[in-house]
Amino acid sequence: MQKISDKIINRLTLYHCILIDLIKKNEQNVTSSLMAELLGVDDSQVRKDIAFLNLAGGKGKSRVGYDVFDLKIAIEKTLGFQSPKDAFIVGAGNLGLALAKYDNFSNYGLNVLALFDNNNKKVGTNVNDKEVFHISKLPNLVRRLGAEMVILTVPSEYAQETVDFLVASKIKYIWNFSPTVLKVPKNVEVWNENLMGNFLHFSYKISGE
Amino acid sequence: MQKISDKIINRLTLYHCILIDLIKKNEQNVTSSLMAELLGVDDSQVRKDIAFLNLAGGKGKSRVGYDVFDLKIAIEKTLGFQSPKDAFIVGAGNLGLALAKYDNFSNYGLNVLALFDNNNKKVGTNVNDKEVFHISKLPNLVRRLGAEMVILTVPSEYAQETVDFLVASKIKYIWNFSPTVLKVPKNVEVWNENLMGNFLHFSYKISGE
DNA sequence: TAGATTGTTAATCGATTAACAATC
DNA sequence: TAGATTGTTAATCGATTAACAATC
Repeated sequence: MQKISDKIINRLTLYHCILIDLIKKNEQNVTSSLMAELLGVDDSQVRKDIAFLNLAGGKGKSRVGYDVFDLKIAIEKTLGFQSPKDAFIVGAGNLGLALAKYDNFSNYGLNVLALFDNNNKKVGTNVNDKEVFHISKLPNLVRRLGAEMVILTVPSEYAQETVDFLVASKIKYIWNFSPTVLKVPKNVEVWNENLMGNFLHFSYKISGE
Repeated sequence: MQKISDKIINRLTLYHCILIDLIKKNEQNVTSSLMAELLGVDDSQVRKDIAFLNLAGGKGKSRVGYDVFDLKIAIEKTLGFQSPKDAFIVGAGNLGLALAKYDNFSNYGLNVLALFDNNNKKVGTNVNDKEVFHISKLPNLVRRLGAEMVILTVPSEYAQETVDFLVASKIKYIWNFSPTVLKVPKNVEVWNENLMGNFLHFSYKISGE
């Protein structure tokens, strides 16, 4: 299968948001130019992006556009269900809880199995049908459930020591929400959610106006 | 001043992270090839990006590289976090609270003044010295404090109606954390924090290995 | 039919990489 | 000096936009 670039993946997720919105409004179809206008891109680019997908209903219809359900499912298939991943959230603070409630994840093949925290008051509680376990239970559950990914939402001052523990527990992929540069062995992948970087990006964009 | 593209801005924020790390380790200098390797880009591209900056010390030195402090400050100046921005957080759920606690923001010129919610149980509480107000108080506080930016963390089903209210209240910049594409007038800027898009980049990266 | 919309090719634009003289 | 590194130009690559025949 042809490799889809980061830029296209990004736009596909945005089309998906638009489609969810249209479905809520009981719309049946959507045109490339409508989505193009909402995202500020060219309409032929939208059609080109859609050409990467496998539309169950065949093709878009002239004078009508695309079936919103068909398009939504095609995006989910292309992006999300190729290799679904199980993950644990480590850190049941506000950010961890917010992400645990973020139902959208499962549409894209990310299954949050459970949360972990070192605070005994949180252990045993449930968030969105996911249980909070004590962090000491993590190695055991990694073995039992075979999850390899962690969404890391602990305070930054504990991030590195937590990561060392995760690495020792055979976690391979870390989606890091702490504003910290983590040190990990070569066989472990870290993806930094650089919120400040994203803000500065916005900040620069609006200051130029 | 020449407009700097999104891609370059993005890399500049990443160089900035690397520099903070190097300064912590008491390094004096950094070469383009070191940063290039850390970010997986070409070293000539790093040098080209740096050419957009205004280095106080003039230029990089052959055989030595760039002064880390000089480079860090030049990036900060170019990205403009000299001119701090005031913002409100709208939505005092888990994500809003998490961001209110995110002290790092103020280091980068983002001052969160207060939070807003429509839940009366939350009104009057304090988070990190910031008060939670009822959403109906927002127009008044916008006028009094002159804030123009909102960090939007309401559930996606309420995002659009909240945005309509914010627009009517003269908010100009919206940093949107809901997985929704918002409709706004031309004079309002939205920056989507597309978490799913970010996750899918990670997902693609690791599934290609 | 007339007109709106798709799918796709060709043209354009911008970003990345290669190369290398200048520098210290 | 010899060698490492910068700054910058030219070449390459990829992404976006324009254009338009085909369709319903």
